[in-house]
Amino acid sequence: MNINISNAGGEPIYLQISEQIKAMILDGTLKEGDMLPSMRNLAVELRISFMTTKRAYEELERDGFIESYTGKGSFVKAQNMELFREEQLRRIEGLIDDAVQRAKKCGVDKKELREILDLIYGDDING
Amino acid sequence: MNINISNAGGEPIYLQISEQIKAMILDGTLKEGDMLPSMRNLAVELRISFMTTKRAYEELERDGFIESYTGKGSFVKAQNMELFREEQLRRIEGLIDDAVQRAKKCGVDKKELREILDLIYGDDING
DNA sequence: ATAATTGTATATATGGTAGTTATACAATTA
DNA sequence: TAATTGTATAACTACCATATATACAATTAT
Repeated sequence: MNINISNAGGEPIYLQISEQIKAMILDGTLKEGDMLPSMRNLAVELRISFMTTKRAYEELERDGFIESYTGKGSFVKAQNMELFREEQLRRIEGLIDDAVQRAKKCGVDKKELREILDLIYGDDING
Repeated sequence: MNINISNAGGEPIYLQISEQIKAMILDGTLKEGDMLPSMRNLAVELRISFMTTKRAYEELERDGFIESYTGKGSFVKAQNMELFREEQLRRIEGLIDDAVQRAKKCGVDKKELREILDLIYGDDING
């Protein structure tokens, strides 16, 4: 499995792993039902503790990308793109909510927030 | 000086202090030129280290609400409401920028972001 | 059956960061 | 010149995230 981990940048190893696997799933390199390397094998390959690979797989499982079964292994789930998009939307909504609460506190109205949004998003076909 | 600090909730003491003083400045309880209690006196009153009151005052100074002078004391600055608003706007822009970057990554277009914004902001005279 | 392989669960360092504090220093005022 | 004010440096503590070791449970292969 082609995974590169780097100690520079301070990004946790388990996140580097889960993000790279997530990318492979999203771009089709890994497909539904594919078996992932076992936590222990991947750990040996990457020369890290297998508890760290487990942590990475837990992230992927939490986000609905894979499923793991004791004694069998870990497998790519059917990718529910709708679900994925919904999750992303929820995170975006959280950020916007923060911004809106802060805006309301200091009297920034909806119109102004819209202008900020348009400005930051930039030109867009759907603009 | 009427300041209440609570150990519940985990909010740092220095933030509880700076936020309460900030509120007093913004609602007019404290006016331009008013002298704040000395860091040491406030610390005794609140039964905390005066380094913590200093930390609180540093927050206020960093945000442009007060000024401190060695040997003299700390004083409320002329409140530049424009400046305050600008600073709040900058933080809001930061949050919206995060949301927009994430949105672009997963194909959420500007129109959809606008809808989210409108929904979260809710009904508004300027809507 | 039984050994090998796979994932799970609990406990334990380890490192960094945030909050708070103590203590020594500098400037102003009484 | 003593008292009061803010400043600067360092250290202590608590907490959290990361990574690890080790024992356990389920499945598969022999």
